[in-house]
Amino acid sequence: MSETIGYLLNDSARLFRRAFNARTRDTGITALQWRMITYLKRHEGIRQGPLAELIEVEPITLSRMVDRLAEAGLVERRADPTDRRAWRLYLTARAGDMLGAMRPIAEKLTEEATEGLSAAEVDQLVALVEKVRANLSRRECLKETA
Amino acid sequence: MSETIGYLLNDSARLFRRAFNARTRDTGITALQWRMITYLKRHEGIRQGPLAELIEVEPITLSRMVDRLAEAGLVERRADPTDRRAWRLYLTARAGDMLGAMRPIAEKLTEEATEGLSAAEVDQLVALVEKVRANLSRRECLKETA
DNA sequence: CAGATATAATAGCAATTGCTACTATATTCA
DNA sequence: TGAATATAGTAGCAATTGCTATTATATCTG
Repeated sequence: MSETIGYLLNDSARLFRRAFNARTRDTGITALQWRMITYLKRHEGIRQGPLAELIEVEPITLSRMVDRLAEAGLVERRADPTDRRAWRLYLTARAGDMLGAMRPIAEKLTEEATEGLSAAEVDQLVALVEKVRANLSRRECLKETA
Repeated sequence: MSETIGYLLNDSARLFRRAFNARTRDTGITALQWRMITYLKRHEGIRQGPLAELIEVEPITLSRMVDRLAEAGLVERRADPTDRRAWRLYLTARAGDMLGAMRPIAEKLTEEATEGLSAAEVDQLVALVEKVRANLSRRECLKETA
């Protein structure tokens, strides 16, 4: 968050989001909703609490986001078979279609972002960022489901 | 925003923010305010519009954030000498003190995040992320002031 | 098992955010 | 120059967010 890596990572991630949002603005989905959907894609069956943690909003906020996205037919709440207090979240087929349509956009953006880097450099970048991520998430004892 | 770099960068940046926020929660400053202050530190004299762009909020939202932070004595609006419609933003001495106090926290966090990486790897990581950032910001023709 | 405590999610209300319209100033160009 | 257009920032109102308390269920302890 000072000079250094933290700042750099945040800044690059922001530019990524910005470029991505610019290309998906006409979907009627907000940036935060996209964020939620992409995380949900990677963690299908996750509960609301952990997903709220992932996208950095309060549980009650996520609860309402799910209300709206469920109403829009993109997300589905299913009862947790092992805990009757909890919901498990799933993307609908419609959300899958949307994500599919986004795929080429994401791929093109990735290409642009890594322009001028060799394949080896890209691999190295991924490996290094993954290490950083592992370092940070280890200490945080963040429990993700599924 | 799909598999790949974009997702990884966002995810790591999020963990960074999370860890940082956990350590600064008692300052009474929100995460978004921190974000604004750290960007402002790097762009002193910036106008409201471009800063809003940087922290990804609408201009009116930034306007109100500045209202509150100015009232809290952390940020100062000075008239732009060349454009009477615009304000230029500066951090106060008090904000400088706060940032100073955060420095060790940020440094320690950076160390933890790069644990297990050699100095050379850290350099390489920085260099590669900087390239990505340059790629992304070039295309976006983002004009920053000062 | 029963009571105490913890956890997942949600409701009410106050604060924050953003869409739209608006004011003030700057720039463009006929 | 001066009218037309663009830009920096702000106000009103509707929507979103989050703090605090609450309900329902789970887990822990004796």
